[in-house]
Amino acid sequence: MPSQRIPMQKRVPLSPASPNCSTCVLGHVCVPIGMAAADVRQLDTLVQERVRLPKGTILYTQNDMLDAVYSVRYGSLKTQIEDAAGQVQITGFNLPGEMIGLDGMLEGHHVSTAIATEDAEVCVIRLSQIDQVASQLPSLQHQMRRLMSRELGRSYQLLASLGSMRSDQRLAGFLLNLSQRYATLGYSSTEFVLRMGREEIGNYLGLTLETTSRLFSRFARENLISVHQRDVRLLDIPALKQLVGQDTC
Amino acid sequence: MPSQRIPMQKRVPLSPASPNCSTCVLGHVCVPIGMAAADVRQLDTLVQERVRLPKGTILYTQNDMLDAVYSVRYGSLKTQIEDAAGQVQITGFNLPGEMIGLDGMLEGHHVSTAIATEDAEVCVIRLSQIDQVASQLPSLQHQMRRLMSRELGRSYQLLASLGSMRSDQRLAGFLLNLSQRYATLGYSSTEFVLRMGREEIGNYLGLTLETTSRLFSRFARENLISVHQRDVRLLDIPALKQLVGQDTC
DNA sequence: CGGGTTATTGAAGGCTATCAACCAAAGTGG
DNA sequence: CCACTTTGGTTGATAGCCTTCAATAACCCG
Repeated sequence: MPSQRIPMQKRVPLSPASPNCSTCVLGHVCVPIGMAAADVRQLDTLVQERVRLPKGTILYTQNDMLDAVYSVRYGSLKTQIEDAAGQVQITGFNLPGEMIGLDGMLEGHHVSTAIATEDAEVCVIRLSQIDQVASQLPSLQHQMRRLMSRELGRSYQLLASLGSMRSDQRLAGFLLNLSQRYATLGYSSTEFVLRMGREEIGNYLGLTLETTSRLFSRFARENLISVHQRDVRLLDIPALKQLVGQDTC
Repeated sequence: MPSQRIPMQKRVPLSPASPNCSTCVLGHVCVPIGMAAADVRQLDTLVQERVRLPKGTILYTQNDMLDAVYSVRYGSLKTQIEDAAGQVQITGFNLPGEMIGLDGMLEGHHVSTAIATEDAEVCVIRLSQIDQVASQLPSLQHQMRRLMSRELGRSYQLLASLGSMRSDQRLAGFLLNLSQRYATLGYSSTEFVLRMGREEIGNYLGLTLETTSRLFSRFARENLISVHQRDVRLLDIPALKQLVGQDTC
């Protein structure tokens, strides 16, 4: 499959009269994270547009000229890059409250592609609007740097995973990471449905879909998890953590 | 080797009366890249301190509370992260003109460690100074975002390499990448000395030092390169590019 | 020159990919 | 309502890449 099917880019702007940052339920995990309440109120003009994305829709593609970043409001997306040979590498899965498109800050083009893995909606944060709000709220510039810095750290973690871990350690780390993110969102940290298929997980972790499937089966056989299709329950988190942590030497 | 030898952190601040950004020979590749000449002059107060790092010295470590970023003035450094098990993953090698420490923008702590791989000197760019200069030069905020965005893209590229390429493709890509960066600096793009050892290259590419060494030998046998220890000459760049580009299926 | 670090090369084994078959669930159309 | 198709997941057998263990060689710096 050299270049997969290209879903139509269907962007549906919403009316601006919707909940804003200071009243958003995701306030504690999204852009305002860690900011003073008084400052958060000034963020209310930051998002002037939202986009609803049916499953499979592209938010932006490599080389797109969009000068904005996005935060997930509901649903989930994946970001991936595609090299000249058509080889795809998924670089991240994004849950509500998480930022997307930070690699597009080159004010010109993105280096990755973002696709909805299920029906989703994102807040559009225009770069020009960031500057405008920041002129009255200087700490917003710090905040943006923090968010980018966090994303950079996240990608370094993934690098470490791909570079020096065995397949089972990578999957265990992936599951634990999801668990923690769901907990942050207020969902169960031990029981959740995967938003992505085996092939996507495998690609993300640098494995094939067969290896991924086998690992799910093995983890279940060893009573670390129970799994039916995309429904996952973590049964022995300490054991999973030990698996990730133990030295590969 | 659970936790490698820890070199003493020896930082030697220099007198501030040194060449500044507008007169620096690295102006075309460093912070000012792409900025208008008039704006670059305003950057001259950005760097108020430089640090000289003897080979093996640590610039900053994971969890360091330094609130600054750095640009390489001469020499080279590597950045790496270390997980709980002591497993090290090198996330990048940095040549003159390149930025380091962008992951420390969390204004608190870095998530990586930076070590000089040879005698080096870096410019210290304090976050507070960025804001101060930016108050009169708003485009500096854009510039910082651009630089972070670029680093993010770089790490995505590396992810794709680790996730979906064979060992020989990774090394070929690494050599081509170095070639291009040396060219940018005005050095030969076909003949250079590696600033790092086989083990470090292997770690960076998710391989062992033996595999790395074997690949160097194989590339030389196939007349793609010639290599003596750390002296490398690229003999057949088109073939190397084809190797990287060709589909793994 | 000599000790220690770094690089090279060989042989064996393990982990993961590849190829392939099978199964289950969800549409699709007669 | 039921064959048929499609999509996604599971499982098995085999091959091959890369690691691991091990020995040797080259280099560097005192």
